[in-house]
Amino acid sequence: MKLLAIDGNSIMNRAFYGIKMLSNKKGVYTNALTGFMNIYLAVAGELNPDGVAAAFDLRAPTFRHKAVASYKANRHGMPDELAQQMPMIKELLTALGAKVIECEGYEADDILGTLSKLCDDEKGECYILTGDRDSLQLISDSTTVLLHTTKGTVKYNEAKFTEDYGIAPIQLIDLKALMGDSSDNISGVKGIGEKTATQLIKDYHTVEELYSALESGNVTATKSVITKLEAGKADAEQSKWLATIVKNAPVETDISAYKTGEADEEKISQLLTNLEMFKLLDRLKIKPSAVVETASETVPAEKKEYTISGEFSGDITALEQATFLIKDDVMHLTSEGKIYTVADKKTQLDFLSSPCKKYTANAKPVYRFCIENGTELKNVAADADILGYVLNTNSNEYTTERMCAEYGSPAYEKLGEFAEVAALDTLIPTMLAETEKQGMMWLLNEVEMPLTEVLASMEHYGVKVDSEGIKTFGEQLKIDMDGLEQQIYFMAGHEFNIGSPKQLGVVLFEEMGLPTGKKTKTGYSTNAEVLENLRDKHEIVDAILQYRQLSKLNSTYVEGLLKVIADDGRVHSVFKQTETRTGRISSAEPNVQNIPVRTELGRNMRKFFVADEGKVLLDADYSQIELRILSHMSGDANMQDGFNKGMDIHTATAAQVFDMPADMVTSEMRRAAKAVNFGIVYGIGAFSLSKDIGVSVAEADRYIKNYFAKYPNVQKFMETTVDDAKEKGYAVTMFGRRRPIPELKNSNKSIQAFGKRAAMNAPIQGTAADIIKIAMIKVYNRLKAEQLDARLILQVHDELIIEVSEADAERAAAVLGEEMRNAVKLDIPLTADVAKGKTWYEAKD
DNA sequence: GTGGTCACG
DNA sequence: ACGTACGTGACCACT
Repeated sequence: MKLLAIDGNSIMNRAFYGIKMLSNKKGVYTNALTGFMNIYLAVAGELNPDGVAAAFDLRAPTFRHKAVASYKANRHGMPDELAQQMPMIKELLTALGAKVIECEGYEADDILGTLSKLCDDEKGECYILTGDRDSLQLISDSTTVLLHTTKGTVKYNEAKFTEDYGIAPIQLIDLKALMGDSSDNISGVKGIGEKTATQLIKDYHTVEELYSALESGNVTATKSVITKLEAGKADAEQSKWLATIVKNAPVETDISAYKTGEADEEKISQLLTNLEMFKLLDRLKIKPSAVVETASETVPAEKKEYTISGEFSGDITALEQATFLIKDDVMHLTSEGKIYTVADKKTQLDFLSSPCKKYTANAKPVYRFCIENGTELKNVAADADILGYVLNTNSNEYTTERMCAEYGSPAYEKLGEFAEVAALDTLIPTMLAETEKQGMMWLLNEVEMPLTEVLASMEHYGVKVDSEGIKTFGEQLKIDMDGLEQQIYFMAGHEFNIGSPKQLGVVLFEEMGLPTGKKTKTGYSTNAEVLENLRDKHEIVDAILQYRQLSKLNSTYVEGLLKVIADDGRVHSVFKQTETRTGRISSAEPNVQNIPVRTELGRNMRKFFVADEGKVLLDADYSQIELRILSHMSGDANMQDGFNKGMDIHTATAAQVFDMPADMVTSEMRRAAKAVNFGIVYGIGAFSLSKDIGVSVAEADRYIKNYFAKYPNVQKFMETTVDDAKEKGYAVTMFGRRRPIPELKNSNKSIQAFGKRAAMNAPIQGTAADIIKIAMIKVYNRLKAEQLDARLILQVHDELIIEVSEADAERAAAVLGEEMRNAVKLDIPLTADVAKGKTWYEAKD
């Protein structure tokens, strides 16, 4: 019998603190569960035990059976987020066929000790999985400890223990009796530390032998040690008693009772589905459960029967409604309870361009497929990916399987390869109903759904880049980098990898002795902010900063961009519609939303984003859209007044905060006011503001107070926004988009503070995202309706870029400006200025 | 795979 | 006592 005995509390603790906070959309924490199962599955997989027993403390904080009142004083109660997960892990382990053991009055340790003894007596093998070194005293011929630490799991048998500690495992008790253990409130002998204690135990083996030697005057040690030992005899004895793990807990003594039982798959499936732990389900090879407990929150799907009907025959354009999916060039389609295969490309395209009302998942590639084949995807009424995103922007993946589990759609696995399209067909109406219930139909139908086509078109056309220009620019960067590199090596006195923060830290702070700034988890921080402060301390700092800038430009932009140029000489970025928490679009491969602009050197990159021959680029960006939104949503008359008068908002704010006429505002004051405006949008703190503008925290705090005094409705808005989000669990934009913020319910103060800032920011950033999306759709539709030779090609959050033939440039520019300004009607005007140029660089003014 | 750094709005 | 402004993506070094 090979028994795996787990210290449940210890492993849960390790898991909890080892993995960042994870919580599902109901705000239930699952990080310790995830971590525990990762550790457990790895160990059990390797060990392949016959039985598994998990021991838990019955209560936390624990009352020891041998407790004297003071011993539990130092034990912190565990945080709520962890405590919540304890019953769940027990339930899960039980369902997996493991034994969960708890004994009134005994700690998990003691249960493990008892199991270890049981294996000794009954000729079993015991493997103790724990994160706590205390248990090492249990090591014996038949007991091995698997010690889990941040570095991995280490297997401790007698040999390994003696190698590491130089004593026998059982002597660990004597060692602790002398040196104590603050985490367990074991005092030990006052004044005796690890070194002395280890030597004494090596020489005298046990506490008892040590003291009898002491009495007969046979101890060789310094006088002070002998005095301390004499004074601490009672402490040593009591400490030894406390350090000893007992082996007589009242647990089942028939070893065969611990054999692993049958796993209850249905129970596991139900549990993990509710916890939204789909990765784990997958690892256990168990299907998600169809029924979700929160049925009251979702509308139950109707049961549907599907029959597999082979290759589609007949007139596919005559279908009125259908759900389809394309995988590996094959389309599966279901309509009126029948599932068909459509292998022929022409038939697929006929269907896609027909007026049939369509449901699908991930329509964007299908739009692109149609464009590439000279047709148009028509009448997509719902897209499961988009629905999943609208219903929960916090999720990382919107697979059909996962959403079926989440929104309670039945009949997934029965139909083999046709399953997914059938699942989608029942899933989508459920998700639509939920969207309706949450008041997001307008957002879905008027914003997100039509946007997919716009993004597909932008991806399809892409933007032309001047690869020769980029290469030449890169050559120059490399020459400059080589020069800087030599200078840096010379000043440092040797070569090293400048790109390694670790090596750089050693050179700057240890070898050259420069004062250290902030620290990171792993060492010295060498970021730009720290280096900036060291600029006048040594010439090398400036060289490093310059080197960093060039290196970034070269690797990320020059080399990165060259890698992704397609055969048509253009880059086709992927615009992701279901990525961000706030509703923004993101861009990747390449990211066209972070092309340099703030420094002149970097800005040069934009000269290589060019219009095709005979065409020009039009660029328009919203001015201060987030602050305008804030003034609208908060209804703050004072702030709106500034916008209505067409004032520069930062100057207007400075005039308010510093209480003077606008024409008296200095550039320094405007700079400070600008920082405050930004800070407000991000959920301000005096500390960060002070750092940003270089004033004292008290001064920064005064600015903020003054700001809120002048814009009282802004303050009210922020407060009610946070309160609402706390109550409802999510923040909302003007157009009803929700962002769940489970952090607001966290008991950790800094996580909660983060939740508050996110709650203040999400409605503003999210509304801005909604508005530009609306503008994009309007611009796209008008360019099309007016048959202009113009294409929307890029979006950078508050900026749109069009490529247009020179002949149509004037009209397209008018369309772009008008549609952006009139995308929505607010209490204050939206402004957007259009500029024109052959390159992106020229088209920005 | 993670952390540090830095590019953008 | 602790951390310290919102949202992204790419690259490098290092484990």
